[in-house]
Amino acid sequence: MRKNIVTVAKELNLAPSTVSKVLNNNGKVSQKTRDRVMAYVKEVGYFQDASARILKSKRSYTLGILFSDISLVGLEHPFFSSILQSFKNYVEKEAYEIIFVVSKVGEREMSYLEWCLTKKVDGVLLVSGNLNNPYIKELVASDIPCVSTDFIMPNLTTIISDNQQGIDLSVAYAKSLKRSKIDMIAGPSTSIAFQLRMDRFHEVMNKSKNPYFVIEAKGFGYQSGYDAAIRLLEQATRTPEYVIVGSDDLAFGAIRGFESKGFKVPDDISVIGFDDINFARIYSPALSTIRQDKKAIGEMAALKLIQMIQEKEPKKTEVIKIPVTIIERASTKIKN
Amino acid sequence: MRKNIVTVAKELNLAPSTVSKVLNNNGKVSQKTRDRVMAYVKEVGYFQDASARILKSKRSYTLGILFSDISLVGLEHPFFSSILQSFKNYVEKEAYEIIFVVSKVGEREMSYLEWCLTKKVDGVLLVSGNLNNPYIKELVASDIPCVSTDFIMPNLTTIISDNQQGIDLSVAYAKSLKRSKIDMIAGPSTSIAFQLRMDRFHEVMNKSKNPYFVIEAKGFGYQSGYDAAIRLLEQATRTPEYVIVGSDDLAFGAIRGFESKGFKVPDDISVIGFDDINFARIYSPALSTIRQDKKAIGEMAALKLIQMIQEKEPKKTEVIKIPVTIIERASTKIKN
DNA sequence: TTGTAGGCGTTATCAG
DNA sequence: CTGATAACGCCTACAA
Repeated sequence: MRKNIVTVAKELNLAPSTVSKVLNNNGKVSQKTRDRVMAYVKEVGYFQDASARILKSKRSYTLGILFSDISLVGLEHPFFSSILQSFKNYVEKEAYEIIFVVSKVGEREMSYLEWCLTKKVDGVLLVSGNLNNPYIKELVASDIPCVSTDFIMPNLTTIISDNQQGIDLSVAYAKSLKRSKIDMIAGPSTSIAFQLRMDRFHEVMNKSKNPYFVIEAKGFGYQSGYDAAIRLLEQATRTPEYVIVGSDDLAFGAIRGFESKGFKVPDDISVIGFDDINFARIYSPALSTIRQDKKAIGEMAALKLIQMIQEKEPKKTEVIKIPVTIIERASTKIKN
Repeated sequence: MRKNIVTVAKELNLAPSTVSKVLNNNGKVSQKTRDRVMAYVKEVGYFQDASARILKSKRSYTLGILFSDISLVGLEHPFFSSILQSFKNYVEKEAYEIIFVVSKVGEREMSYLEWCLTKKVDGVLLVSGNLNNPYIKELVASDIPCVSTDFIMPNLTTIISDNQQGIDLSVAYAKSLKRSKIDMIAGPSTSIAFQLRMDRFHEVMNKSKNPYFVIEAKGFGYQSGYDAAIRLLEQATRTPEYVIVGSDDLAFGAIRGFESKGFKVPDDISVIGFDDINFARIYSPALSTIRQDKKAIGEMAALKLIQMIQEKEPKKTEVIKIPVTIIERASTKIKN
């Protein structure tokens, strides 16, 4: 039979409350008693029961992770899994645990908010999702602290790469290479990050008089990039010299798409991606790209979320931009 | 103020226990009462408190996921994250949730077992880990149902690809290509899967009189594969025609290693990997490989674990092998 | 500084 | 089939 706090207290000739205070490091307890309790607890291997503590204290020290079902990417996407990994590392240092938020318990559907209340999660990280999902809106509107690494909404704190800076870097780099026929293959604008990148590209390009073209890929993967490259070649009234692609995944396909039409990358067309996933440096040609600092994003999200929980800060609309860096590899370099 | 079961019962002129029975679908309750309760609960938006339920019922309907810290790969490895994703999908259909097992709560270290008892997790999936970790041994030896997708231990149910079959397929394929100088670049034998693949290779190759060579890579990534390829060329007394590599990650590097010494893949040397991660088909040359059925592994692990929990089956040593398939791509094909 | 007592929301047992 | 009641293990006032 597992010992509980009452038994332990009895065996030490103390009151349960005293033991509780020692265990939770609050209230006034003499050092001597404290030591005695700690030693005994270790000796007999007593440990607290999480559910009883949660029930009584009304908080769980658990953070929910939410991947909304609608976007089909989840754990398997290296970008999100990296963010999650660094988030996890950070919060565990702060004695929080993480659990996945679900919207179905067996047969029974429930809203995200309902689930979070059921579990008393202290806060939620919205990793990826569809901002039109009413359950997400409801959750963000609730009292539960939320942080997102994917989308921007009123009353939500968002940690996101500085996408504008990324596009600026890409364009500036084109100029340094003396390539002025610059086009873009954008990712589907259902994702806010893709949208931001495309918007900035328009903004920057409109400042010069050069014509430019933008093609929106129809999906997220290799094939979508491949197809978009071919569409770009068809639609642009002159051959591009430098193509900015909304993500590395798309860029891999785009390169092959250009090649399939007889263009050499980078000799004829330089291609630069966005993300710097692991494979970018292994690809042939190695892919130049804008590196997102996934570790920083995950850590900042953790820090912010914990802060909101502990300081009981009211929710506010906030967008924290994490700087990106340009990584120059073979896919843009012009041989002299 | 949130409603609890007592309030709800009172408002319906029922006893809390009756409401509880309805909610949990057990015990005898008339259909009429059941309907009345369900309707009312939906109407007023009542939902259970998980912690109270766990406290009382002594189980949490939560499954722990354990990545042992020692192997540094975690969520970020596409192989493990795929397994986890399919495991998650499956268990959620069965109304289980998943949570990550940790060994540190803030400052306080605790054993995995202790943590699991604290949280009352119903079972644990050991995704990857070091089988020498004493905490893992302790957990596997405990009463908590465990399933692993990575290592084999006494009293543990393991779901793992049929690594032997994979090697057999690779070797047979070499023969069909009329390539008989077959070598292997094995992954570090700290991982059981790599060990199994290497052992089988020795076994198969020893049956023929042909000399063969095996090099063990020093790590898991591209660079380790690259280095191993070069070491292989140095140590083998004849140039290989067909090289089986322990993982796709290593194979990517190995191909470039061979190329760096002037060999063409596949014309001079065919290379075949193991895993079929997403990137394999995008690589140049597209990588032939042995596909592990990650979805099947995750689902089988889920099925087995839930079965052990629900049937209260005693633990036993069991290894369930999931068939693999060979995927032929450009890295092995010989032009005629 | 320590002890007492009540209650958190649920479920299980047993009686009606 | 339904109801009363006693736990589950812990925390938090407040009293001593």
